[in-house]
Amino acid sequence: MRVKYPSWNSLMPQSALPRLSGDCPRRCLHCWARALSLCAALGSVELHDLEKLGKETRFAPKESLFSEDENASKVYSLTQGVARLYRLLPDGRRHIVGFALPGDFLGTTLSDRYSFSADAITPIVACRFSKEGFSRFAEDKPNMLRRMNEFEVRELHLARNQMLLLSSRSAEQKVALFLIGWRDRLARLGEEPKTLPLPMKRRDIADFLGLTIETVSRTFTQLEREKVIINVPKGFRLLNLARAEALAWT
Amino acid sequence: MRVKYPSWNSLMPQSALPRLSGDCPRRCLHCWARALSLCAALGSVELHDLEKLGKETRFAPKESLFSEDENASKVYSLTQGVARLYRLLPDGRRHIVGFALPGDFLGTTLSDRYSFSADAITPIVACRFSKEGFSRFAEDKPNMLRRMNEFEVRELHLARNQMLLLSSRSAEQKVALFLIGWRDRLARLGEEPKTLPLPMKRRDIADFLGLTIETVSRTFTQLEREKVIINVPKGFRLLNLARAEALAWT
DNA sequence: CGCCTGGTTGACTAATGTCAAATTGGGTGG
DNA sequence: CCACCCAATTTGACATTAGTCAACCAGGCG
Repeated sequence: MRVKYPSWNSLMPQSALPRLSGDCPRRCLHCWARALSLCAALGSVELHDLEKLGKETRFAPKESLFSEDENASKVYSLTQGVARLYRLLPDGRRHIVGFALPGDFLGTTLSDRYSFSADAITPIVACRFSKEGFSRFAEDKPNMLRRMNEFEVRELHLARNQMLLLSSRSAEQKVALFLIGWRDRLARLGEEPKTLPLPMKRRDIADFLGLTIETVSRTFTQLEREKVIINVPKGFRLLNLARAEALAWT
Repeated sequence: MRVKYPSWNSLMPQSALPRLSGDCPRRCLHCWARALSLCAALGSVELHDLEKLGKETRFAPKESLFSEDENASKVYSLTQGVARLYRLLPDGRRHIVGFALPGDFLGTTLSDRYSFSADAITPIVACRFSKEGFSRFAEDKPNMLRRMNEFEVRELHLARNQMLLLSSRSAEQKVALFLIGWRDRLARLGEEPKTLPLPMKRRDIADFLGLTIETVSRTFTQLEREKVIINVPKGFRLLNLARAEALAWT
């Protein structure tokens, strides 16, 4: 018998979204991720204006959205899929800054270069804007600027939680915190699946948590032995949430 | 013979600033930290309006500006001194989120609670605003909102650098990165002293770097043995910057 | 069927945390 | 000005944890 496991296709329904091209005027109005994205700040007139500036773009897994050394000329609003954001270090290591989910806005920079690279983990759909056009659109719209602020503050909050995670003592704590944080982010998207899908590889998790793949792997099996989680294809099921949270904070 | 070492008093001249009370209309115009702070976005009329909303507040070392569990009713623009920003963990550990310097803006939150606690390391001068009043002031001013955005993006950048630091392998690397990062932040304030003042305690540094005080101490002495730094009262002198940067990135 | 990638496991090593004691330095009061 | 005290820091010995290197296993695909 064949069990159906949740997949990223079901979680972020690529098939449910008709492949609309730029000439359809109602594209944004029906956008799956609108309520989650920056665009939620806009009225329908503004939305229509913004729509004309953007172009729906798709990326296959492993394809690059942009990379750290490039000139930062585009910004992206993710509508479907999961991306990994990372920096490569001089010594060859890779640090994963975070994972981007639908609704996330990518490409705001301090300088004229991106501050990290981004590439697709799952298939991705994103609205692409020229940075300049987007800035001009937003610059005199307080509602948009406030929304952008809100997004930055949320990102900052995530980043600080991650700092906390990285400075925590044990590998078990890091992994537990990671699972809980990931679950919470998915919950924000309106998904609270019984089984937590993990589309990223062990390597990504390791580089995100500041551990090695071996330690991540060992920790997962340890949590499994302790009956906190159970491994299913492409993810985990949280068996004992209370215990996971206890581990995360002790 | 008595050597004069740089002190926080010289770096952020408390004495140079007359103690002005709220009734002096020119307070903000002559603010030492204006160019660094959010207020730099404002014209003189707006500046005057904002001035009326704020109140200059002073804090002695160890005094608390606000704490994590409080209702977030105030925001602060730091004009002098150094503050430590931290979160206390359920298990009693303390995580230092960062150090705030003149120009930094504190108190933006996602929820109605502060997301960390803040207290003074050196004597502090800050402009205090009610969060509500400040929000009303800013909400329809695109220049102010853009400036706030810029600040958040910069904070985010700092936070991500810190994430990178925390996930780096060796204690030596962390300490070197910390020293360089601190030097760069002071340089932004227009100070590039030969001797790097460190007003915070070893404990603060340890909690910031995710190390123990013992390891921080050992690492400092190791760097000293390697002639990279030399300990002076209240700080360090960078003897070999190139080597420090090499350590930081390898 | 066998290769290739991703994941797991094991044995050993290196680094940091822990606990405890010694040392330094600044501030206070005589 | 000096002696003393307390807090901060440094140092040492040892334990614990994660990293390293290497082998093995499992699933997907040509």
